[in-house]
Amino acid sequence: MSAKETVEARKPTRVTSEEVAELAGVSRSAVSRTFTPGASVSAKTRDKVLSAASQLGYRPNALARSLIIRRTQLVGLVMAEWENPFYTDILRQFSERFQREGYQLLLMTSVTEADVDDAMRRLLQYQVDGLLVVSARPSPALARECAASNTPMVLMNRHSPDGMESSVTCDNAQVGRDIVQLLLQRRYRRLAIVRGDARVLVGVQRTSAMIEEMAGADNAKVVADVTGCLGYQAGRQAIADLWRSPDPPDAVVCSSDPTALGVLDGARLDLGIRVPDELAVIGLGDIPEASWASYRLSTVHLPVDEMIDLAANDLLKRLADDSIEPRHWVANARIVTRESIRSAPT
Amino acid sequence: MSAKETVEARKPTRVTSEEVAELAGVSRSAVSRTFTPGASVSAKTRDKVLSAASQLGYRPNALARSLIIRRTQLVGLVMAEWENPFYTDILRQFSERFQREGYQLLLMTSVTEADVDDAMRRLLQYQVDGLLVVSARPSPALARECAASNTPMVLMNRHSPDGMESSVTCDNAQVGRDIVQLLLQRRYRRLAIVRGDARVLVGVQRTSAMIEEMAGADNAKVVADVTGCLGYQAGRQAIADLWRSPDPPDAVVCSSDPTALGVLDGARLDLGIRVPDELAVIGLGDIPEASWASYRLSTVHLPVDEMIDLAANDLLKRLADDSIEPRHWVANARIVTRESIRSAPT
DNA sequence: ATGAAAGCGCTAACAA
DNA sequence: TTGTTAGCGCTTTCAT
Repeated sequence: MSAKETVEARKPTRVTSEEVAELAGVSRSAVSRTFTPGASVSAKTRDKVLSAASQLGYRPNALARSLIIRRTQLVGLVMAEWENPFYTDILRQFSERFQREGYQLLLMTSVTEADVDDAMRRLLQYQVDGLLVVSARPSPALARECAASNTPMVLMNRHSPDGMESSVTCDNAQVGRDIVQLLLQRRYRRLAIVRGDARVLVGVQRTSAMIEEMAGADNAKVVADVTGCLGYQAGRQAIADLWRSPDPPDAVVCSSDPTALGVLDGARLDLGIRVPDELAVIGLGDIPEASWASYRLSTVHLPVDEMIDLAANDLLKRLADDSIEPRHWVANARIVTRESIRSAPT
Repeated sequence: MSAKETVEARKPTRVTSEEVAELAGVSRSAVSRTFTPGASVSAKTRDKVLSAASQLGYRPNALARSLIIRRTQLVGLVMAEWENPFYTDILRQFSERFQREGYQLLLMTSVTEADVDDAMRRLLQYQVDGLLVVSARPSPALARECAASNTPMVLMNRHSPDGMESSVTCDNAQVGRDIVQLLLQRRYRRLAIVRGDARVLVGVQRTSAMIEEMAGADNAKVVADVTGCLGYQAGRQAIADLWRSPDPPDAVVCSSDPTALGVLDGARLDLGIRVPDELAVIGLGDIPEASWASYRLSTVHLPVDEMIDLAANDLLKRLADDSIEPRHWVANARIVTRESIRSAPT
């Protein structure tokens, strides 16, 4: 009898309903029933089971349970764009909401949009009841598989053309048109657009809308459409380049607030440009910093909370009733005007 | 034969290994083996299985598998303090790292430290292989249960006195002492401490260390220890109050960068205080904004990346080998001096 | 290398 | 209300 023998015992098998049943002097079904809300058990049996359970430290195995009832109470969340300043809210709010409704979030990161499919496949192996995909879209083939296996899915920040998934976006084109109208009204005429990855759909939509809207105005033009420019440092550099160009802008519209704040600091502190007299700056997102005393940035307030609500509600509904069809939701953004643009002419 | 009958079919049962086996003309064991890395299958069988599988769109059920092999490849992450500006990095980096190592993160939010136990219990029902707890600590009873069931756990930002869990913290007291020495050397003498919740351990440690260190200096004193003050707006208000007080500070040390930036804006823009001549401001965190041209804030750079690495490595090691004992890790923070304090006297 | 059989921990008919 | 029985989809001895 050497001490070695005990080393064998690695993962001590957690306590099962069998053991609880035995200690309580009842059947496994009785144990199962006491832990199933709304099942019929007599108060006496329930008490016996409960005391035996707490005595042994019993905790029902959710995996075994899910195998039977064919529901995991698991929702997969694929996060593609961690640069998005809102992923943080998105994550927190989804987490709190679904938790409150009795679901757990299974989190997957996908660095590029390409490995979204991989991430989703991994989630599907864990039999998630539903899927939340932020700033990305699965391949049509995978989307079809999900639809076929009746796994509801909602896309955030992406539209689903085939309508097999629900999706939540905001009205980017309208925002683009509104910004242009605002700038024209405030007597700005030479617009520079500064955005990140040229392929990001929301950027494309907003940009086209702005270009189109400018085309309809007199003496006004888009002097630059800079892509690949995202974040504070990039913005600060971008305004330096733009200001030196043959056709400098009198208004810069950025695809993110940090970029816009960089433009603002670059303009005022590095180049001595007077904002908003010589230059207007507009951001996107309305992050807290935008309203700080040093900046007072005009920007687009995205309806993040509303989008999250729309997405969560849609998924929860379809989780509860799979006869509900997926649909497309659009939330409304709104422009917040602060001191980085001139006030309205009287 | 009414159309009604088909409505019955709700969750279409996903394809099982049984069906794959049948189509491939082999046994279920063969299917299982082709999907188990390192199992012995002939190339011929493997091919038959693989083609049948892709034909049917077969995906092994991770739940059923976990039930047998007693490993889920699931790691539970409990996030208690979403105010922490780093939870964002923490989440992303943990997610990427564990994903790379073949684990999935099961995310749980706990609003208060009180429901950490609830969150953990829910995670345990899903048979997570390990636990990551950020800015919170489970009750001793629950910690004991985890230890007993051999579920490794690591605490971030909290120390585990009983040593049943691993923990990762940074040397808060040392940072406090360093800050005081720096301020004294730069000829500041009247220190105000501004922090959030008075009960947060790291704040307590740093504050005591600062008070103690100040006590050992001549003509120097702590003029205020403001608690319940967190974030930009709170900071901006706090400096207004402090400046009006009978004993105004010449240096303010904040428990977060946003707070410090609020103090900075309040001091310079609202009150016309000259920084750093009349007032020094020091933050905590070294968020990107701290280095922006409008602020140039001196702050404490927390070793977030290092802490994340320490935590992830510890957990992964203990996941792979449960004979490894939990331990306590300490990472080193460092002060970043920018223009919000005077330069060193010559 | 392969298949048959046993079972992981649980729930859901079905009888009693 | 209760226990008995039959699986959920998978892996794993154990023979062959």
